[in-house]
Amino acid sequence: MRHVTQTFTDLVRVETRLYNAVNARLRAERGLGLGQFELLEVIDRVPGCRVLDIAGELAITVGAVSKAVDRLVTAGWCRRVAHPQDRRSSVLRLTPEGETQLAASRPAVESELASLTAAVAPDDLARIASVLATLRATLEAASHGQPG
Amino acid sequence: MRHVTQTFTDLVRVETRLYNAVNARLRAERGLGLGQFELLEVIDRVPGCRVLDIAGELAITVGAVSKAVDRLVTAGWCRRVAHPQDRRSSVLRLTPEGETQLAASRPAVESELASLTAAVAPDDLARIASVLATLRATLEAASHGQPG
DNA sequence: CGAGGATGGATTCCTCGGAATCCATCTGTT
DNA sequence: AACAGATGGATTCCGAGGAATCCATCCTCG
Repeated sequence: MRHVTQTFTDLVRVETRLYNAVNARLRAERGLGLGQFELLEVIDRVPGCRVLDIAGELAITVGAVSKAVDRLVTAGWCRRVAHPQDRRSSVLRLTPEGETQLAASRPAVESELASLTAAVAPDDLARIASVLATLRATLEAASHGQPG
Repeated sequence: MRHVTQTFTDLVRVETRLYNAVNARLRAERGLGLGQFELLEVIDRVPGCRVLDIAGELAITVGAVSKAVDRLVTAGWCRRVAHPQDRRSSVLRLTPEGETQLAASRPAVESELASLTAAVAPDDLARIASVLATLRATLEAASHGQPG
């Protein structure tokens, strides 16, 4: 296996295991999945957030987001509000319950990740944080890896 | 968002986009998914590889592996051979077609990844490679993030 | 203003992975 | 040897995402 592929494999394994562990903790403690948590984060952060915005941000399809939002609405954490200018579109807004859930879930995510990465030296962590942020920005700017 | 969570989010986004892009390339050029490619790699590398070994390595469930192997067998890339000592178990072996497919797919994966990460400085890449390998080993040693 | 194309989103169908269950086989203990 | 528990794996059911399609609305250009 050539070297970029090997690094990629390590990246995928690390991501899978971190994702599984955080997902399990979140589901047990807070009753939501990590995927739902990520949607809540985006909706909370992006003003006037639409389905399409989430799809672009998470690099998943519009259809998948549409159904995931359905589940958030069913759970009572999110509402679809009529878009003021565009009648095709809906603006997504957290309900008070959604905001509470998000606020309560954040520390669980952070503490689980901190515990799983405790063995990594802080400055190593800082280095990969910086490189990953740059790479992420590069990929997003070029719209690479968008499904569909 | 606290800092470990932010880094994790970047990690997930990068992984998603790289995975999507490589998967699309592989599917178009070679007719298999990246998930299947990863299974072929493990079967090729691990002598006497069983379903359970793959599940542990990839941190997915035994059931998922079992079904994925079914698809590899259907595609003609892999066979289940009777385990010499344990009659509950099967040993997985690549067919000649499977070996050919694997050999032909490796350069496609490597070149796609190299192209997507071209903007990253080589020594930055080397640094995150080293940290990811260590973190991966730590998580695997502790069996963290195993589903089920 | 009207027609054609573009856009936002929902829906349908299909594939895939997880959880639970089930069955065959193996192992250890008595 | 016999039984209990552990183990390997397949199967079933369910939840979730991707691709394609469809519909409503918006925008642009003649």
